[in-house]
Amino acid sequence: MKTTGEIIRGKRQSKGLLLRELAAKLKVDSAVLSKIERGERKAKKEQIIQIAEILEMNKRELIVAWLSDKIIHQISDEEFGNEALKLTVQKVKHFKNKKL
Amino acid sequence: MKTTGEIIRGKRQSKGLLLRELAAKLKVDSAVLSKIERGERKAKKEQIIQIAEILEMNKRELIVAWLSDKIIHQISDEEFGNEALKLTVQKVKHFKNKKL
DNA sequence: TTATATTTGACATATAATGTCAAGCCAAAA
DNA sequence: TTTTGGCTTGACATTATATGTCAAATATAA
Repeated sequence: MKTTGEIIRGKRQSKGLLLRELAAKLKVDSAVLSKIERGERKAKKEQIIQIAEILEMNKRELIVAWLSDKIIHQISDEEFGNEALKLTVQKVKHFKNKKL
Repeated sequence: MKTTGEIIRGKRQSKGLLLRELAAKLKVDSAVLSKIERGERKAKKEQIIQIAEILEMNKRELIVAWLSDKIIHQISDEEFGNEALKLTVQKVKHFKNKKL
């Protein structure tokens, strides 16, 4: 089970792209992409979409991984993070059809 | 299944406290608390803890509800929010013992 | 050593969250 | 009907967090 950054780095390398080359396509400094790939920072959604396009990956999969990372980041240093996650799942089921 | 704001408002009223009285104890303007109770804004964690203490509620329960609201806010307007939530649950199970 | 790729940390800028204020709304008492 | 009390609303200010840039440090291979 890989982090979003690991997925990106793996795919970038398998495509033979340098970090700075991908960074240039995203119009950000290499430092930013370096940090994203190593999980030190989160990418913006637009960047995730661009990365998926550039690296020809499944867009949905990458977005899901990225969103999940964001959720984890939000609960990871919370004492009751697990409970909150469970409650959230229940709420989502309960309000399946309505907007939250 | 109530939102955090609804829980707070219900408890505050059952305690016979005015909105502005609770707001004063929290050291914020009534406008802020009004918005928190109606779900227009999120409270800060410290405020949630204070509210639980002032209203003599179960702290864990309120924090869990509040955290869950934050998660929902993060995924609610995301096309793949549900999938991300599911993936997150899996990840949490998988990395049960490690820090994320 | 030199060259190339990446990483690191300090700092700058942009975006989002939180707070304040004044005015408006509404229901009930006067 | 006017007034009062409690809450709400929206514009704006402040603060915190996220994102970006740069230059220097590191690492590795030629």
